[in-house]
Amino acid sequence: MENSFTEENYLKAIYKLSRRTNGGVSTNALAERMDTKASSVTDMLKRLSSKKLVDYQKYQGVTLTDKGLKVAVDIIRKHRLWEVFLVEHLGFGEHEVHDVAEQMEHVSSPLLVERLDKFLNHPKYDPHGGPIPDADGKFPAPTRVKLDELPVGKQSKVLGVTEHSDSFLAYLKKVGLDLGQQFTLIDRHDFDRSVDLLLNGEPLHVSHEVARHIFVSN
Amino acid sequence: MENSFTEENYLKAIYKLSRRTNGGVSTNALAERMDTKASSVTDMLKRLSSKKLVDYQKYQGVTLTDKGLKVAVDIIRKHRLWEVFLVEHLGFGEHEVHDVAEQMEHVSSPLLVERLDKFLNHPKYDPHGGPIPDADGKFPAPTRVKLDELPVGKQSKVLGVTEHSDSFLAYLKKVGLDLGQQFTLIDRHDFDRSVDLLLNGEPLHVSHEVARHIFVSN
DNA sequence: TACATGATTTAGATGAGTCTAAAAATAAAT
DNA sequence: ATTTATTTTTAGACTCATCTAAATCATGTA
Repeated sequence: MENSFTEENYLKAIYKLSRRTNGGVSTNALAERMDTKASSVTDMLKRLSSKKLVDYQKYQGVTLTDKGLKVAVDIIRKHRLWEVFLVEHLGFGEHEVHDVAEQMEHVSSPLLVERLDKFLNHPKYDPHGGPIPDADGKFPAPTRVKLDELPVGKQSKVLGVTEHSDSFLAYLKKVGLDLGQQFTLIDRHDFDRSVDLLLNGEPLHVSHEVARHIFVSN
Repeated sequence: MENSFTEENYLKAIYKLSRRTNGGVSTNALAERMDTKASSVTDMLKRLSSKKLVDYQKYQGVTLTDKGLKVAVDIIRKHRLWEVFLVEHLGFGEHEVHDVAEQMEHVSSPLLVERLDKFLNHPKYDPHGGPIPDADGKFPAPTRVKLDELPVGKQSKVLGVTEHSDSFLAYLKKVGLDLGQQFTLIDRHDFDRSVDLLLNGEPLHVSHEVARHIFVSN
């Protein structure tokens, strides 16, 4: 009945990759994400499949079952709640928390999670802006999202940033990505995850490095 | 360089058993404590020995090396700090925290531990009265200890209890173990860990179940 | 001192998670 | 529609942590 840390990490990775892919996740994509070999992934997918956590047909990629989705979302909930705790109560910097939360997310105690959530005042977003699902696995109404996660074709507007260096802000100003600026996401290039926007009728190319630091509406 | 959870738990168990034994820990004692088989213990001791975490000669029991001691004490530090957090900030009851802390103690991040310690105001005792070692592995000056952990021969006095039921307090009153009462620990019986005290010149036999709920000076 | 008893260790297996190397299936290109 | 390239899976092996069963050591007692 228990899932190992490794299994949980695979489920989380499948969840995150399928967000973007919108469909099945390939063995190779998973291998890269998990920093392991494709053959190891195949082995694990068989195991997860036998535990009914994923739907897996060989050569056809993998998707989460309802059961697997529940586990993945719960891990994400725990990860993000711990990040809030680390930043708001222990004085960690935004960028120091990920690795620690990566460990804490596997602590298994429903009571702990609910009490932590209450202690933190039921936060809706983590320090990076990631939405925190509630105890039932429901995400907050998707009002904001990172530009690098916005679906292609969406019309949207700039809500904020997660990088506050002068050079970054100056760059945004220069290309016209000011707060409140409306735009449409025309295309995303898989090889470097850069995006093409249409902004005041003008095309604009934005690198992934920039896109991932911009919150936009959804 | 990394120790698995299992290795950490063995080190902790060796540490705790050697507190009482005052010397080497036997394979069987360890097997019982770890709820596993003696053969598994032997395997693990070989591994820990090859990592220089324990001194182990076959058939001769095991002791921690300085390196192993450091690891064990650090685990205990983390365990107890998390217990303080759970009780004082998340509203856990004294008796609900152990299993959760058992998991949290393995989260590995020196920065986290130091910030947690600071957040909690450098507590010296956990909710059960267990002393919390500092970052250098030093325990607070041993002013209090559970009666079941007091060395044989010690003169001491009652400082408090961790069990507050009426029946327990009534029992203490009846046998004369009031707050501040002085006594000497005459003997400890290994088979049931009960102890014999000398109190106002009168002998008193106290069961382990009672002794483990009484704080005494040291 | 030799024997019986209990504690401990070895030998051999198993399951989880991983790897490399090789085979098989799919997708792309001519 | 073949061939080529890419992706994915199998086969076999390794480590960690565990087990059972059998062998070995240590010790107390006769």
